[in-house]
Amino acid sequence: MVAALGACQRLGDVLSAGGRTSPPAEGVIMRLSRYFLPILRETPKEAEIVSHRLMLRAGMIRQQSAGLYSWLPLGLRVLNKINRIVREEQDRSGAVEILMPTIQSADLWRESGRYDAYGKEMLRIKDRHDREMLYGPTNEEMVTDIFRSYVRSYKDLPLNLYHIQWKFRDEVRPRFGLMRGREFLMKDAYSFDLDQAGARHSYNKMFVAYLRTFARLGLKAIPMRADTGPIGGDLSHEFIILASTGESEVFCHKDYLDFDIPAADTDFDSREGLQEIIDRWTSLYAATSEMHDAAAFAAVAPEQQVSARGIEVGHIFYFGTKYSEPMGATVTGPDGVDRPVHMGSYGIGPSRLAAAIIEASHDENGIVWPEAVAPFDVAVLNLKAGDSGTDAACERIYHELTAAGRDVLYDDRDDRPGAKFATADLIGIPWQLVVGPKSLAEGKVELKRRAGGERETLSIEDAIQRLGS
RNA sequence: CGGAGUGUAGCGCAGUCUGGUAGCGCACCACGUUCGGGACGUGGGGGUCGCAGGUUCGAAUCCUGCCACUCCGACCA
Repeated sequence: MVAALGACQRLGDVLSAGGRTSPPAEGVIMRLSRYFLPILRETPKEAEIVSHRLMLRAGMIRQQSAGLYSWLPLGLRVLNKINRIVREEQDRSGAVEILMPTIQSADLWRESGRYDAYGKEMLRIKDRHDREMLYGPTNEEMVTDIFRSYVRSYKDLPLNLYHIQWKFRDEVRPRFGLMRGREFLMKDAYSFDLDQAGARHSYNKMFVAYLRTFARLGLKAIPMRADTGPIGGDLSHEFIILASTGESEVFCHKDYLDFDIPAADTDFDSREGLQEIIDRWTSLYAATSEMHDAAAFAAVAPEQQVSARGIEVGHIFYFGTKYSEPMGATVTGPDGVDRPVHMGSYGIGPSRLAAAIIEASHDENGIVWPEAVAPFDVAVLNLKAGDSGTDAACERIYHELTAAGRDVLYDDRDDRPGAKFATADLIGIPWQLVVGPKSLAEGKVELKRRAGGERETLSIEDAIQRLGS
């Protein structure tokens, strides 16, 4: 019984879509010669945009079918690092993680009326009993069902439940690799409040959490007013990052690029404090082409206008009682009256983010990962694998950096230096530590920063000191 | 879903028009020489030519149907 329970817990770890980001077990060395990194020298012809090309070339993903991808080790590490940051910021804002299934019952969606309203993008399937099921494109109905089953009192509000789960939308035309796949990973959060004022506060919490999340991912994401549909109001924003290969046109005020990101110790319970942040972040012009107001944009000083292409990486939305009312998700207020809760939903696409980060950060040699999401922090390149001197130096560096908490990939392959440099550049590891027999004879190694290409020759001790702190 | 393309070895491609023993580069395996920016030589392994019919003595090649994938558009996290 105890053994079985242990097995379940381990299984749970595996299924939780991305806990582990390292370090490897004690004593294990991440040797490239024993790793699974199927890099491609040539670009598969189907890949048009740069993130898709580089993810395929760097051995991060493999397309299995139109819009469906396997995540290979390098890609999975990046995805897990993104997820970890997303989680930390969700948790910080007070949201609580759950995990709902990918397959849902059609009955639930009939309650909200969306089973018929949702088009062919919903993948509809039947189980062996001929019951109608679907692969969830989103989870408003299901989370509302969970909420109504347990929550009765306003005293249990506010509540924000989120999960990170695979979604499926049967796009007519999947394209751009992970940017627009059919299956994609999404962090979706759902807030529950007694009234609209409470819902706005919940919305603001997510707004701040998103600002922090994208900043930590190394991105400049600008919140842009989005269409709220039939609900109306001003409580919907898309978070857009600027990238020349972006899918849509966006327009905004230049100052947004230098706005301060809310601090880690921001008080999420302070309604006034959060509202001030949101007011500031929504004070200037910012819109996607759908919401673009040419006249309003023209009022911005020409030198402060930014007209560019952008990628949507997050979307937050208040939708009132759209689901709580038809589905009977009510709580009793302080006045003893039952009323439907006000809800909002908040999405971030980690799988799309992995691609979006590459769109925003690459050069002609390959990916340039921001340090926070890089699959490894340091690549140790042994230029003469098999040489007792370089082998020993590399292993020492590996162990000391790992002990200092860094993720290290050790290129111990019996290959020529050029191939190692090219591989390290392609997969975008932020720091390359080059250990060759020549400089090692003087006790030196070479440190190269991927982003700027700067190189520096320094002693092993200094290199470890530099990277380990 | 409209329009346009492509399916030949793991990847990139030639061969198809004009039917006659399936090729090239990279990758892979062996040996040797190399070794600070994707080495070179010699030898070797690997392909139901997307699938199914048809025409023909003979089909990667011609005909018919289907499937998959990609690009442009419409649509979308």
